[in-house]
Amino acid sequence: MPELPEVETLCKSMAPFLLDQVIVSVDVRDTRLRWPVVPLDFTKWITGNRVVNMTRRSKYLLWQFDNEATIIFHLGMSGRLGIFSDDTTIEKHTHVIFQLRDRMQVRYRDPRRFGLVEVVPPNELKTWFRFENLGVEPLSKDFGYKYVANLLKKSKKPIKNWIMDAQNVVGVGNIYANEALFRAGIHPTRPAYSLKNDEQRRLVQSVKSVLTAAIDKGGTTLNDFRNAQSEPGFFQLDLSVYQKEGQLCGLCSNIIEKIVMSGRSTFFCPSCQK
DNA sequence: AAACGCGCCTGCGGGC
DNA sequence: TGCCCGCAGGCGCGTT
Repeated sequence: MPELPEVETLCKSMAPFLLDQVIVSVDVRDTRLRWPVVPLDFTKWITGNRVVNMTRRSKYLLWQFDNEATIIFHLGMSGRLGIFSDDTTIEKHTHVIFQLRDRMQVRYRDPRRFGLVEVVPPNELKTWFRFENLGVEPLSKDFGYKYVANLLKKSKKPIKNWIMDAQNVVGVGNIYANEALFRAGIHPTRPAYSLKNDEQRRLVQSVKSVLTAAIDKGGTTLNDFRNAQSEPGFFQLDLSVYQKEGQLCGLCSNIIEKIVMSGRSTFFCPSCQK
């Protein structure tokens, strides 16, 4: 599912429910995710502890505990986290179940198993290896014109690949890369170094605006994204180019095209994006 | 060193 | 109806 707006939506919808709750036990039903889940880590650091903070970094969701331990989640392509009563049917591909008080549970489900559920021991979060090479947060002031200009000039990558590279800026996946470039009026195959000053500014602004708009709509639900309450998002209704090959551009009425870049479907308006 | 392609998985929709 | 194929929102790693 998940790019930044979806993880942010999940975080916002889950935090009010889970904050201050104690994890009574953790049931790892299948350890086979992208990296193996380690059941003993939950026994050692999580069981009996209370969630005191919930945040997002890049496309990771973080639960921080009163003992300074953290659980980090990545949803991969098909991961979901949802709140359930423990008497409801456990869906297929539910790999980890967090038991709470009052017969409530948080369930991690991930059919394709590209995701991650990992315990960071107390006080190691700041130096945790998964965050070592991450670039700036796109909605922070760090992601600004100066930062982008300095990096773009050093890169020969197509601009679409550049904004999807988490070493530059995190959280932008295929959907929002396509949509941001449409908003900026920039063709996805343009080499990063070739962007003019005004295009660099529009790129920064467009990445911020499309992510913010998607968060406001609760994310994009194409197939299976759901928030903590299993509700869909609605930004799919506001997409301009993604999966709209052959349809008319909303700005100029030319036909939206599809190409493949690095194996990913890429949609753009050949008239609006130069 | 940077950039690309592959592979990890399952499910779904379209074409025949 | 059922089978086969292509495709899917991510990301780390190996190769060039």
